[in-house]
Amino acid sequence: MTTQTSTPWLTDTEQQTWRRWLALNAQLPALLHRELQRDSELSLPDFDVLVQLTDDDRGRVRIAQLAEDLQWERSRLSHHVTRMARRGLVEKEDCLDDGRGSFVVLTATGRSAIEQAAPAHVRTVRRAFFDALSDDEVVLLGEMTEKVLARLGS
Amino acid sequence: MTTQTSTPWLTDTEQQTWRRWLALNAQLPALLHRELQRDSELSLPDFDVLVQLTDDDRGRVRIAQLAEDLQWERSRLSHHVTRMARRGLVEKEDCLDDGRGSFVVLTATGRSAIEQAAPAHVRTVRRAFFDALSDDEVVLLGEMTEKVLARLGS
DNA sequence: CCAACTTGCGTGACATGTCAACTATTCCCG
DNA sequence: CGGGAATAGTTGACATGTCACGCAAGTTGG
Repeated sequence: MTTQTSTPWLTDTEQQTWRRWLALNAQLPALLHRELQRDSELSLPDFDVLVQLTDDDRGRVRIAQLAEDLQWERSRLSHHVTRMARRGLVEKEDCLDDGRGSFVVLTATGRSAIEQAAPAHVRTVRRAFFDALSDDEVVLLGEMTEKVLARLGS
Repeated sequence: MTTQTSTPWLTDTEQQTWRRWLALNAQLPALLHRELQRDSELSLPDFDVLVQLTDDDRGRVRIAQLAEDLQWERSRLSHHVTRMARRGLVEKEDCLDDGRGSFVVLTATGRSAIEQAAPAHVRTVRRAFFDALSDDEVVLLGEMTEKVLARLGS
């Protein structure tokens, strides 16, 4: 445990950055979730699903594609879509090209729900996150996250 | 939806940074969790609890304090500690000063588990995160996260 | 063709997290 | 003191996420 070669521990600076990163990663989503729930019937995962659906012109995305976009496990998405369908936010629709496949489709209710919720949500993101950073910092942060993400891909 | 005043949407740069931030926040913990599980019997939450306990000299922390440190809900911690106790990683101990309170105490098994798991975990953090960033960037990132965290506090 | 394999998705059992209510102490203040 | 409010922690019902498996439809090589 005392050999440095076998356990390359973090420097003080790294440790501090790492702890803050973790803290932020816990607190920021928690805040977004609370505020969403407070003024809409949506959870943060609900919101994420709906965002992906509204990204498509017809509000209609294949399950596998959606899972890929969200980086969710298939079964998680399957369960979640089932629950959202029960609440009328989305519907499932068979895929004609591929008998196995199916689409998740945004309903009018779902579209209305996200259109109602989005403005306040964006305001929260701005207030809690971007307002704390300068324009330069936002750019830098974008570059850093990109580099780390690229590394994760391999 | 077309009025800019009512919905202050994000700029392209902000949106890109935000999406990457979200992606990273999903993928990085997922990776850490997978690798932890692969070569230790610990989950990421288990690990986080054990880290807090090893931070204390006697490996002995009050439940409320632990919840505060981890930024967890009390009941979550209570459930989790119960499960960890069942696996022999920790024990509960009554607090003499305050009849209501109790301590979570690290067992020999728990200490051994985290000592075994930590080196590989740190290596993963370094490889996946810090190796992608320069020293300057690490410092900058620390400053940014600090500013955002400070904002969340209010 | 057709048997083996792959792919897209669902399901059920279980692990984990949340919320509201509860018990048992301790605190505070008349 | 004594009684109400606050605090520490637990509990149970429920929501959510994971894992292993199943099944049906598609694909591929002989």
